Amino acid sequence: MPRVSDMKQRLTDAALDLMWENSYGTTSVDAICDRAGAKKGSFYYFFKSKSELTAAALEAEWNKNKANMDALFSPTTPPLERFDRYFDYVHDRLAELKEECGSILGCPLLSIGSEVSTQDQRVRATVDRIWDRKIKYFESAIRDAHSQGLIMAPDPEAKARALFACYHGTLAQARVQNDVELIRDFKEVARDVLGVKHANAISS
Amino acid sequence: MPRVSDMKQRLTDAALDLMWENSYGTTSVDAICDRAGAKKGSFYYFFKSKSELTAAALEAEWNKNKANMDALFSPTTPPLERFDRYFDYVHDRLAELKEECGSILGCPLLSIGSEVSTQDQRVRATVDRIWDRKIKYFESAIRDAHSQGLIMAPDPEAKARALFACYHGTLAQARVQNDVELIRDFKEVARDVLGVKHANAISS
DNA sequence: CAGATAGTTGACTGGTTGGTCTACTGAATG
DNA sequence: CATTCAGTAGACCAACCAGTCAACTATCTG
Repeated sequence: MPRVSDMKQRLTDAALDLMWENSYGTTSVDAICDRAGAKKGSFYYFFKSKSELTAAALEAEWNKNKANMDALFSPTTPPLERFDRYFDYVHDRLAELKEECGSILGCPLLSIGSEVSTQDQRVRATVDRIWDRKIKYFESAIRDAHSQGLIMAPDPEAKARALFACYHGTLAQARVQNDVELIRDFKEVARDVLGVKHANAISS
Repeated sequence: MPRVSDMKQRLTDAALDLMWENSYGTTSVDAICDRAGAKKGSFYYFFKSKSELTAAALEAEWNKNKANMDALFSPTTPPLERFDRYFDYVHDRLAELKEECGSILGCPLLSIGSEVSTQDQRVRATVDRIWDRKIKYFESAIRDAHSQGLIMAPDPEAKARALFACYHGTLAQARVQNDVELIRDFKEVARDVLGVKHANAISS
């Protein structure tokens, strides 16, 4: 079996970079090829359409991040601290990317998903599937927090989805306003959404 | 002064419809013209670019909605009820649109803004400006609720921005997942974010 | 009715798009 | 050393893109 190539990965990397920074629509196959150092023929050898490449790129991104997510949401970390670490991590990453490209880029799954959702079922379904996996991290952290009496969450799955949605809204808004501040403040918002009980409670 | 025309408005209407349902990138000037019953020449008579048209379309949409927003957030309505009414209204509207086009469309400002933000400063700034106006409704409702002792919100502006972001995340996710359910559940999430105190409190 | 103004028409351009196709190349196997 | 086959090359295509332009038309004012 002759020749091995890392071109497939170079293409998915290039595609994700470009679509994240710009958008699905403005990222042309030509531009992806240029950045990956590929020619058209190679592109359509590996992928049968731009849509399929995009789905593959999102899956590849997930696979790259999974180990990291596993670490951040390790059951050995106290449940509420997992969220803090995760939010810090994303904040720092986006701030770092801003240094490189001048913009807060938000979440690629949301940006691409929202752009494409009414027109491309394959990509839409891919985003949906990856979100489900991500939400599981939230869900089990919430369940753990609940069982430790840190929060009141009789329906961890619903709580996880709600928090996930709130977080994504914050990322999306940060992208549009090109401002990290909202993201930095989110940890406190998350506490409200989770309904974290105060040790030194003045409340209600 | 000869001839009057409603074409400018027909064009902004058509543009917003198409971009909301699909995306900025996939909405061509030709398609906008078709839907508005205009020819290319008319388009570029009123607008000097697709970008300018888009900004105008977003502003026009705001103007159409403003009276409605004023009513929903009337100071004569109890502050927390204003949110409930607003969320109900948006939910119903999106559900109604889903009947027509099969999809939950989310918020056009967010979808278009997110798609275009790194590449089109004019549209980005327009979204930003309109958001600021909308957040003011949230802000004064929060301030009123605070002064009535219904919630604890020492920084109403920050609270308003946070709630606004959470809400938009929910709308965006509803679009990608094509599912109204998240939106329906948001009223309760909003209560958490706002930190609504329970009359019959078990809490803390 | 004359002229000015506000709006309309649609052919045209030059560049870009996603995608196809045929010819080629280079490394491993027998 | 020849065959095989994963991968590469890049010319090519029709459709489409945003935007231009010069000619045209309808309506109001004097």
